[in-house]
Amino acid sequence: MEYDKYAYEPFAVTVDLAVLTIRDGALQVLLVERGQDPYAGHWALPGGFVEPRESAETAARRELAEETGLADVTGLHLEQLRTYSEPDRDPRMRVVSVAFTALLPDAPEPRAGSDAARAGWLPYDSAGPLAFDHDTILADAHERVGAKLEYTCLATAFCPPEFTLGELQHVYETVWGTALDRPNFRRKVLATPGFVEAVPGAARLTGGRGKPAALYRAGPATALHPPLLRPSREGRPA
Amino acid sequence: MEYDKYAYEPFAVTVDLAVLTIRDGALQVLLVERGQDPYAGHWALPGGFVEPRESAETAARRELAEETGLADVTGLHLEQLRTYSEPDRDPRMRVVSVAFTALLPDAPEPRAGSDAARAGWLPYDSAGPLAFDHDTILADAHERVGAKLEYTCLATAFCPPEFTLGELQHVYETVWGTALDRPNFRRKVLATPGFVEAVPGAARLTGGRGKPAALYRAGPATALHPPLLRPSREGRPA
DNA sequence: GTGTTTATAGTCGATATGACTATTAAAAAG
DNA sequence: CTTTTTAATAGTCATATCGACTATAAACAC
Repeated sequence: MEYDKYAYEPFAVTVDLAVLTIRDGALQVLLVERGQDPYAGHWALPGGFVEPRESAETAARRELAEETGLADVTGLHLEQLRTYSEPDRDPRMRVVSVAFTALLPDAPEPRAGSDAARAGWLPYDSAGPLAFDHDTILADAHERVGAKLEYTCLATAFCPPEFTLGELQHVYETVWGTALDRPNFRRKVLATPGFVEAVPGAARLTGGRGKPAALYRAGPATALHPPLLRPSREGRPA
Repeated sequence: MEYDKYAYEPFAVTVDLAVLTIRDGALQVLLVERGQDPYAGHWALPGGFVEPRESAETAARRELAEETGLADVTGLHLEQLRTYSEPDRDPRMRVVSVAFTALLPDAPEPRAGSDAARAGWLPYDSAGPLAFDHDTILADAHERVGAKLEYTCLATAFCPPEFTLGELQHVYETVWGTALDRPNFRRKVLATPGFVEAVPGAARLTGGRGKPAALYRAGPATALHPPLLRPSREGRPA
């Protein structure tokens, strides 16, 4: 394309983050409360402007560090979701937003940034309605994560460095909202080379009732072949 | 996020299109030849600025119509790929580009637009090196389309309204670059409800050698359950 | 006719899956 | 300290699906 000076029109470019984690057995999302209009008092996804010399990915990781207060966000799963560009998605001005999805294993209490009244984790199911088009972004993020659990090893991104197969299964059940058969889930995960690897001699004795579970680490594999499909529901969106 | 006047920085926002089709038995991509620097004489993906009152999706569909010369692009498959925002991806100025993938069944000769020296279809394998980061965008589009063939009914987007199963199979083989077993492919497609539906009493007699093939139309299904997986190659990207 | 090409039908073993039952090891209840 | 409860793990079995085949059918070239 060519740069016709008559066609050039400046846009503001921002990033919005759908930061997901599993807390208290539920899927939760990091939200900030808006301090001013529009949508003052509403919850919104954290985000901010892309700075002149950074990419959207860099901006997203910077915002993620700022909003979660985590010192090290280098290892976290951060993935571009899609870009939202409806002309009136922000009533004040033309803003194009590149949305990202981030997955966290543990859930530190966020600190409120300078531009947000409050910040905190809210259960996904009771998160709406959010400011702007953030309900749509959040729903898209949920759908994307649910789909990627099927054919990638992404579920370990929700887990701490060492985890039990029960915890891993809980990730699937929480994101998909369905129960899975435990022996079958085990069989599938262990039959996939590189999905998880056993931590030698270790067993989780922490607090839980029942037989202690063996501990596993995330393996080197990234894809799941064949995939681990959600219990069939018809007409699933493409 | 808040609109701090010190943080606000204008960007140019464009769309880039990876328009794919199958011509002469090969995967081909619509390219335009740049008429001026930078990259004068290089091939590039078609694209252009997002106008002040349109979304990126609207801009992409407008550009698609302009570049292909097709009167009706409403039915064509157009899908957001991802957004490319590296600060120096365009040497002249800060440009954030929302990339789209479009799939065409037939391949009209494109007309050169006002801002391109030439436009035409080039085989995917001999398309590079392209201007800017368009090699990356094109490779991402190819990977995305290949992956979506596995678990969606997207392949029909490459086919005319009525097609044979051999033509449909050829779509898979061309995009994936692998041969498929014909009886097994038939069985899989016909066993998936809503993927294709037979055109009653019709058979393609056009020119081809061998037994005439039955004609099919795209069915109402969008997802493929279970998926039609590529012949296994290890370490497929997520 | 013969041979070639492509479409279509069907077979068979290997593998994966869904729905189960059984056993084991720990904590909690009594 | 024995029983109950809870959760992890092992294993079974029928079915569905897949990959690799073979076989037949319908067109054209010669």
